[in-house]
Amino acid sequence: MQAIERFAQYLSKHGLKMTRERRALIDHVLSVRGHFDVDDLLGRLRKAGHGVSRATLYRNLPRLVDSGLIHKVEMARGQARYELMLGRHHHDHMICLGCGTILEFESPEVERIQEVVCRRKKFVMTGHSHQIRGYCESCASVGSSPGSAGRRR
Amino acid sequence: MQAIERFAQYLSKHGLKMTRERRALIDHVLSVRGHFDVDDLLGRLRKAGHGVSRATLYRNLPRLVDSGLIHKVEMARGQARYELMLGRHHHDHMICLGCGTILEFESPEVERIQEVVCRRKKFVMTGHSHQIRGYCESCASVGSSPGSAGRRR
DNA sequence: CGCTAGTTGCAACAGAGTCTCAATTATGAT
DNA sequence: ATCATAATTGAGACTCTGTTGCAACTAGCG
Ligand SMILES: [Mn+2]
Ligand SMILES: [Mn+2]
Ligand SMILES: [Zn+2]
Ligand SMILES: [Zn+2]
Repeated sequence: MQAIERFAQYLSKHGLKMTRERRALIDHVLSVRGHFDVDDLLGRLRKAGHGVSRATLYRNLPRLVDSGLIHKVEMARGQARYELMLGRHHHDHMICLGCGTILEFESPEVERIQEVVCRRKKFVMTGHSHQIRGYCESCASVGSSPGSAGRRR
Repeated sequence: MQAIERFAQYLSKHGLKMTRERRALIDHVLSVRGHFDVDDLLGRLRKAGHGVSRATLYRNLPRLVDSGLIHKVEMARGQARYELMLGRHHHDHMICLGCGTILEFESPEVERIQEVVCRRKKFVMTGHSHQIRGYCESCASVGSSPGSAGRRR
């Protein structure tokens, strides 16, 4: 539960309050594994009897991101997903166009090259977003025209 | 004007027709330099007296992408931009959060690493999207809290 | 306990893109 | 040149994400 502590600290440090809703939010975020989107989360909260509004979610997720507890993953077409970052470190994603599966990858080398590129262009990097699109092993093997496997995304 | 030829070929190869609207579209796309979004393009077309509807633009830009004439650049928050790829090769982008400037970078090394990562995960890559966010030289120098330069994006 | 700034829910709104449908048109065949 | 037909178009309704204004609430401090 030190994550909750951490968020509490973040809040007070910014003059924000630990409300019932934020508590519910963080509770649920901590219990999700994998990548989730706002509606996933809303569903979970509703199901658990916590009436948190969509607006409140949208207002607070950036806070969780800012506090470092979760990361935002920008998918194509403006879809956003989030994931818990407790103890994990930065990585990027491969997204299957067939079934929506998300694989993760990590490359210190790419990260380093980004730094170099930025230095060269005198650009101050604050973040980046790097996704590989394509087909996962099972979707690729089904047939090169991504036909049948899994739910489409 | 061989670009138009190329697109014509693409069309007939796919059982599609070379309409007045598509001709206007491609004409204007060829004349833009830099990165443009759908409304830019719509504006240009309107100003030139070509009444091409938004729907038609949205329906045809993917065709131009598919034919290889232009590339789509997915910005954050669902904003899409396009750019002519005539004779250029693939590159990725750095986007200034202060003024919206887009810088380009190119890294064969990153491209190679992507291949390796995909091979390792047996993922068949069809594309990728890689943006670095931050502040360009002039925005960064204005002050670390990105205050004053240029139009915000 | 009581104040006050921060928070919430709701519903209206905004931006980007998709879809339906009737009317139009490009193109291959006669 | 004329026809038949499938593709295309414009308009507007619609969807999906996310944002915002506002009145009612509430956490947190004294
Ligand atoms: Mn991840
Ligand atoms: Mn570019
Ligand atoms: Zn898959
Ligand atoms: Zn800038």
